Amino acid sequence: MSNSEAVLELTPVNEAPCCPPLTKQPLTADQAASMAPMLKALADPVRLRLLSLVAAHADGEACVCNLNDAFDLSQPTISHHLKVLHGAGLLDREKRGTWVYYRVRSEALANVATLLGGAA
Amino acid sequence: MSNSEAVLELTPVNEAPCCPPLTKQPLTADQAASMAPMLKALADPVRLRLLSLVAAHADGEACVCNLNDAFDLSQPTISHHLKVLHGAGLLDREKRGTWVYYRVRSEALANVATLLGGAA
DNA sequence: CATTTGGATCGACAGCCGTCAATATAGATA
DNA sequence: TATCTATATTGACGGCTGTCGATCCAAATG
Repeated sequence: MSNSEAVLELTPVNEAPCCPPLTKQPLTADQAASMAPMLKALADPVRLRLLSLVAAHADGEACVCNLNDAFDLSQPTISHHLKVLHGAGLLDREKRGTWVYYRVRSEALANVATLLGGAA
Repeated sequence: MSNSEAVLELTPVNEAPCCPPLTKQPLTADQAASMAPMLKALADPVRLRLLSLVAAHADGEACVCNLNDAFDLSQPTISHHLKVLHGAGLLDREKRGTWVYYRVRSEALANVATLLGGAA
């Protein structure tokens, strides 16, 4: 399994600007289907806090080691939630030396906000 | 922002403005717990479309009879999704005569957008 | 009253989700 | 090489969720 390389990242994930505010005109089934997974990733209190911790962290990035301590959850559980956020395109992941750093993909977040909020 | 839009409101329902943008400072566990249910309600393609259909409808309200036809789902399923949106505080429900009308609770939606988006 | 109609509720089922302990992997260090 | 440390993966478990058919309720109408 070890793909001796490249395990390091290049997250693709659909980055369509997608979707005007949902109050403007009815979403198509496709638009809804493309946005729901991102909202699903956000729809958990632990993941909301994780995202917030990363976003509000100095330099806009945070090491997993910093994140684990903020919760009363096991390390695998935090790792799982980070994977979900990463998979949804909301977090970027970078390994530097021993540690792994996450960073908020702010365009993705802004996309969701626009969908719900109207303005930006 | 302490002014209230009071004219429209009589409903209790904890409507805390809640939560500055999550990019500004780390959410507390309580803040995250209070926002997650709303995001959970939004995190489904059918519910996203339902909300959008209601919001984009003339007069800002829509009758269930209009909504059922937009989906290939059973009437109980649509009813269930509307209940979820209503329970999350995203839709208002009003029965007039034979029909039931739903209306978007735009402050609730704006709250979520602010949480994610930063600006308003 | 009985009938019809719009909508909600109930009960069941399959699939997904959050969590954990155990284990694996990759770097760094000795 | 062996070993420690930081994260990720695996496998399992209970609980939640989306969907349906069947049923119930309430309002309108005969």
